[in-house]
Amino acid sequence: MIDVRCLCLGVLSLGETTGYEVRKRLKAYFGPYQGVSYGALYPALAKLLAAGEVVATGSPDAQTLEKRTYAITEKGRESLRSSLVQAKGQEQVRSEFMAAMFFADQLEKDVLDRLIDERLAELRGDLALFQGFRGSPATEGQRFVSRFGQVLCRAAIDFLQGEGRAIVSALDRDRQR
Amino acid sequence: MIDVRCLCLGVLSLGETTGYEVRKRLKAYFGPYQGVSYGALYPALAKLLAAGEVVATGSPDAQTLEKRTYAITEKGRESLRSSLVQAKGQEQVRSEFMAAMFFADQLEKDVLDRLIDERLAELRGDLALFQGFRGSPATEGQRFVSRFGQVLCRAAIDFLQGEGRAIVSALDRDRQR
DNA sequence: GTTTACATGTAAGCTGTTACATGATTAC
DNA sequence: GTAATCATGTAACAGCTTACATGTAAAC
Repeated sequence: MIDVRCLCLGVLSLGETTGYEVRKRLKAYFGPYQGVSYGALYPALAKLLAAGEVVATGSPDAQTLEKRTYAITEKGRESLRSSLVQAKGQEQVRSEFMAAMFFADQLEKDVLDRLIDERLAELRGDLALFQGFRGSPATEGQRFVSRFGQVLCRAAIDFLQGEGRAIVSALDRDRQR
Repeated sequence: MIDVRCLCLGVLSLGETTGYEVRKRLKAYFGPYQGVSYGALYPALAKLLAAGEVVATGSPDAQTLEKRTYAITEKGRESLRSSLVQAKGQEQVRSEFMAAMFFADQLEKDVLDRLIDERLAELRGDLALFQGFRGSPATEGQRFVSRFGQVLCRAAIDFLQGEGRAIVSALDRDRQR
């Protein structure tokens, strides 16, 4: 399974950095496809540290909140590899948007338009993000995710601007009668 | 927020049925975009029952595991509407596939091919599911989700079969040298 | 007759989010 | 000097999954 620990190892496999940066890079790399909160991140890093899969600068037992740099170890690389090999081609999606739109008939047109606008705004943000590291894809894997992300964002944007909006308008026209 | 409770109300707003059926319909309606386990479903229905948002056949306090039919109440419809209106156009995705592919450079070609094959199999299943209720879209909302789902599945399948596979092949060729 | 699908529910536990507490450094 | 961003971490809690326990009805 790909969990927070594994994602941290993945980011650190591309270079050592701070916990704060790990989260930022995760966002930059995967956009909407993976996200972590600090409440998940730091405990995960602590476990990795205890397991010897990463090492960190700074005193290991200090409570001083000093800045620490984490680096992956050989053991961590092995652990990452074994997680990646076991990964399944699965995806878990939880879409508020799809759920709400499914019940479109129970909602007013302005609510539906707002939902589509919000979704479009998110998608445009994601698209920009994926285009962002198009110029500097350090690895082929990064290029793959960047390209795939762009393709999916564009398909979604096109649908919502065209057919999606049209379905909503048609629904509203029907209701006027 | 669209949670399990809200999804149950949504399904029941289209007709009364059993808990078991609610889960099946959820899968049929949303495919990969929403999913619930029984461990989440039945407690949610129990809460809805306690809140008077649904009513059920069968004795309310029986431990006999008898078959029960749930139906939404007027209060439930109001609750559903207010949840839907508050919904945001957001999506939470957790993609094992994207995460693993991002680190493609650390994986062998056969692992990458297997990942793509698995993803394609899932996508084809999802596509069939969305096409499935194309013939009988009871509401415009259902049609919207069905059409959007088809568009996104097709875009993903096309990418993986073409450019996606090509990136992996190119990566492998580079490694041979 | 026996397997498969239908059907309801509980309990333990994992994972992650939200909110909080704290402080350093940089930019304006 | 002060606002924003960088930076680390904890604690309470929510939510869901997995596994379990139990039984019926239909199909073959």
